[in-house]
Amino acid sequence: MKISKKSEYGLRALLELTLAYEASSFVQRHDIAARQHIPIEFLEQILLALKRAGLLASRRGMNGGYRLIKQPSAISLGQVIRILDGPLAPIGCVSKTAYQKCDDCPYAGCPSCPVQQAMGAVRDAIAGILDNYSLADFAAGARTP
Amino acid sequence: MKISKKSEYGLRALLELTLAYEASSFVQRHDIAARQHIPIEFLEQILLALKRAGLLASRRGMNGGYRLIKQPSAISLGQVIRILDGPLAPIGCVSKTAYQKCDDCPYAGCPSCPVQQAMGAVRDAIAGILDNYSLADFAAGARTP
DNA sequence: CATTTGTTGACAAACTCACTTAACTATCAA
DNA sequence: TTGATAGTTAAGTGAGTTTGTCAACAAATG
Repeated sequence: MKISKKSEYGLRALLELTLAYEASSFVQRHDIAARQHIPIEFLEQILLALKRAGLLASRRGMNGGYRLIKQPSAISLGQVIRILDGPLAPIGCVSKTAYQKCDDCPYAGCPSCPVQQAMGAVRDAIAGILDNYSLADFAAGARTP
Repeated sequence: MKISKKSEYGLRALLELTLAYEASSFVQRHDIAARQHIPIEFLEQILLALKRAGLLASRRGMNGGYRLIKQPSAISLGQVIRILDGPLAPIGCVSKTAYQKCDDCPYAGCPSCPVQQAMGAVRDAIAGILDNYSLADFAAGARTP
């Protein structure tokens, strides 16, 4: 049930960008990497994925960097983790954003599958939290590192 | 946030053993594998882990097999998944059964770490469901495959 | 004893994770 | 235009995990 380092780094990077959102200034990958202790080349891939997903804008050249292009209150942790790690559901057959039929389960497709009942509840709980937890909430707790 | 095939197979195997619990008869790995479409050698490893964890007993020779040694209502899905997949927490620093300090996070150890706040809530939600969901509940939904 | 079954341990292909390298392209300042 | 800065992209890599297989052995049953 773990999330990947990719998602963890992504959230920590977005934390930096959220804190800089008011000033609407660009933050360079270099600074993010230094403040959050993230390997810079790996961070690039992450920022790029978030950019392609429409959460960030970037600018090259001097004073370039990355910037949020949505309000922090309009981005949920659920969105971010889905972008970087894929679906939240513990198993494909209960995913709402990326459903996949089980192939080998004797209950396949049957709504009374016990695995689906249990894991469906877990999925709803996870999504219920992460989809209602915005970057603004996320950054709110975070003063004085 | 996925669970492994190992856990999924483990739960499906325990489903079979739960259904046979009333009769207190031994179920052979062969039958479990056939009914649940689980590779038999892989299933063995799983049953063995569950046996070492004290959930199952086994008997050799004719009419041998595996059997639950606790009431299905006394075994939670959370226990099973922890045995087969490790801690439920999405990240080590919020695990209650296997806490691990983050090494590279700038908030390491600080209770106001935003990652800990968010992921702690997720952990509690997952554990709240899986630790209160017994094998008896699990099997209850499951008739007529 | 013969048969059935469980136990152990080694092994391995396939895949994923967590990065790294290196060659690009775009922007800005001088 | 030139050079420095900074983001973009594709590809590769080493370590580790997942998902199994295989073979030999040990124990119980009839």
